[in-house]
Amino acid sequence: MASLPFNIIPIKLPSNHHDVQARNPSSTSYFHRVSSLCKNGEIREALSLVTEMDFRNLRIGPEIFGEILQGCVYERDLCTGQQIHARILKNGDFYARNEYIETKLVIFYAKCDALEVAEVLFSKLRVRNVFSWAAIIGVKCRTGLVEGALMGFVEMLENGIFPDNFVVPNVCKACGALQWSRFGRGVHGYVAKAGLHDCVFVASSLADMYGKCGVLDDARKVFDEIPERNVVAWNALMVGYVQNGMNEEAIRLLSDMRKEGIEPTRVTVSTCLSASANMGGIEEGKQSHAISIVNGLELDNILGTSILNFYCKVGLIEYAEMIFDRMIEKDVVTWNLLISGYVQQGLVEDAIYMCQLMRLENLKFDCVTLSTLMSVAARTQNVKLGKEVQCYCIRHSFESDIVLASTAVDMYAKCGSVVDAKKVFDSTVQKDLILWNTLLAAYAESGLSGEALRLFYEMQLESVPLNVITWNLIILSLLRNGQVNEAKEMFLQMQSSGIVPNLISWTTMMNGLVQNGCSEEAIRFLRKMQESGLRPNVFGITVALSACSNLASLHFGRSIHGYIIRNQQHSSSVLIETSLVDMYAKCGDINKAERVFGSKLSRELPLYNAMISAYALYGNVKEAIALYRSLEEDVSIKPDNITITNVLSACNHAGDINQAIEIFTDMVSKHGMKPCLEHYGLMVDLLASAGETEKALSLIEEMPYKPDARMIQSLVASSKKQQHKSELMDYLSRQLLELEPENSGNYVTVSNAYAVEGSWDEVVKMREMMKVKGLKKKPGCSWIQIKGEEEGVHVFIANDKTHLRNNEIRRILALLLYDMCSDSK
DNA sequence: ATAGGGTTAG
Repeated sequence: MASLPFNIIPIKLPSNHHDVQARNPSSTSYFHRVSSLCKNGEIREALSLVTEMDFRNLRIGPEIFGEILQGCVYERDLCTGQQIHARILKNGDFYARNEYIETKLVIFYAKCDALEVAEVLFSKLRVRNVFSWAAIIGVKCRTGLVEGALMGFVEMLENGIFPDNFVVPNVCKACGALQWSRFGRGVHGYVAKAGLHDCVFVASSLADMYGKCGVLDDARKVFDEIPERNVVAWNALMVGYVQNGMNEEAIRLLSDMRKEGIEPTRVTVSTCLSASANMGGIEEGKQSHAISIVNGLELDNILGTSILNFYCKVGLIEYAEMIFDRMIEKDVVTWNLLISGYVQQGLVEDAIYMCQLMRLENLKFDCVTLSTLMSVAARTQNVKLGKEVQCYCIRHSFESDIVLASTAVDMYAKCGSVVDAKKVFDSTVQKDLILWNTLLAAYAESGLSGEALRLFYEMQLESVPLNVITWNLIILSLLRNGQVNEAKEMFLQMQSSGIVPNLISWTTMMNGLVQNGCSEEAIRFLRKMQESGLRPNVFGITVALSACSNLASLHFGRSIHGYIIRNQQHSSSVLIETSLVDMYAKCGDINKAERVFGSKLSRELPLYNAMISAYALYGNVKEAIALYRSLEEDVSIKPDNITITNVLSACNHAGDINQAIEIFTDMVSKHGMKPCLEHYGLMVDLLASAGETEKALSLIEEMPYKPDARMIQSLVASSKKQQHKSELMDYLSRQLLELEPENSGNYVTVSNAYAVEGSWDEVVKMREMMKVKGLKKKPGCSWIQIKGEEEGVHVFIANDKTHLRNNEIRRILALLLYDMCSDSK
């Protein structure tokens, strides 16, 4: 200690000297006390100290206000901060025009997300330093004005202020949000130049930015070069992987980081859970759940909902329920997740019950709850529920919610009320593309191509930008209405308007062509689609295979089978295996159908059904029944209506009445099934063709359905057996067409029957009659022209959805082709 | 006596 220029007589301090000091403290000690109170978040106490200073006439300098403002920043206490701001203004320019205080105020308002005030104060600053710039860029980022944040960054550089490692993370975040990878790359360049790349904050936000922009290679590169990676860096990369569908990589990252001894956080576990949910990885998700328990991570709302979301997505609804019950703070999100989990599992009743419970807990439905409920109404075709939801929306001012408007349009469309769908559409003031497309989808699904086209032109008049979905829907509407040429024209127009057809576009065209009897063209479209670099999905392949069946083209069928084998991703799909069995059978190669069926270890019902149907086609009743019996012995599979239809039609083709009766009675007694109209129809057919007209009649009387035209046709046929064939056909056709003169399907049936007879004049006559009557062929019911190998063999067949008569035609055709196949061997 | 930052669920 330096010696003093004079002597001080040491005085004895009183025992309560601390109190004395408290009663007579200096400005400095006040400053320290204010400072420490503020750091502990006790701002009101700090404020009362300032009042005390005022009483004592002590000088209250700007640094005191600075400290308290800093406390308000920590606490995000807007109200107290505003009071301080007022005092500063009252104290005059010495305080209010102090650079430190001015900057601090900008930071304070920015931190409290009061963007407008912060901007006004910022604009009045005489000196803008790196701190105020960082505050402004930060608040713009947080409030979603990301473009503004980037503008700020640029302006800051232009003004010669160099962004530091506190500014860059926000700039990266803005680039990521906008997916401006090129801007981001520029920032990366600045980081390298400014030597900020070693900062873990900067590096992990760069990795995050690249991840958000979908440039995962660069995200990885940045991540790998971080000298000391913390858990946030790992999390950022992991999130990037998950957001780009690279779920496996994300899971691998979890084990890598654990190997390096980095403890996962709630963010880590949450991210892994969504990766697991996305890839349907039950084990991975359960592991993540276990890690959260082992690491003692607090089951907060976010982690809880992640776990809940995972169990809902993978269909483990009981686990989801357990998590839900154990969560303490349940918010709307929690409830929404479980509710939509129920809906995904088809547990509609539970979903509705949960909604009621949610209301009892005094939680309000939000737009997610309401759109889930609306989709329940659509799925169950429950207009009453849909209307209730819509009323709730109106009462709670959700009318302007564009997402809900779209789900309401969809709901009415699915419930068959296009008019109400249009009403919702019209009443929505601000229409977006999704809303337009939803109404367009309603028209397209019902084949209302006229309405669809009108809407399509209206969209162009209102300059709504059309996307690929719009074009796909307009094409679908045309195809559903049988306007093949118009659809092809639209397909070309779409491309010339600069929209590249996607997988759905091609598949829609292919399916529509097949449905409208243009199978050859459908195959050509498949080829063109592959040339454009797209691979067909499971549905596309089944469509292509049904085209082969319609064309009876073993050649095309085999080449598609080859494609399936080469692209192994589809080879295990039951849908495709089923289509393959069906295709080989219909193309005349029952042996190959059997081989495809036999090569599968796990057999599922559709596959059995297809094989039984194939046997039926060939009249191989023994094999069909044997397969049916072996299915009955397998406890894991239960026959369905289609199985019974297929076995019965096998009996039908073989005229095996006893077997048919046995199966018919078994289905009720053994399996507790209820025969459908089609089953009765087959039985009537069998009885009638065996000359048992009386029995057939009594079966019709005892069945719980109205008889259809076909049953009458069978009965008529059985009683007119002796007549000349063509006379019979004339008779039948009159009967059939008189019974349901407006049913276009009947015309197809009759015309196909004539086709089998080879009476081409009659086929043409039928078509003309339809034209005169203004009847249109229904979707899914069509003539398909088959060109046989022999000259002059033209057979018209219709597809499965029309009448059973088609199977008979198919059978003849299949046998014909089978003979041809055997000949060529 | 003086300032601030990145990641997560529907």
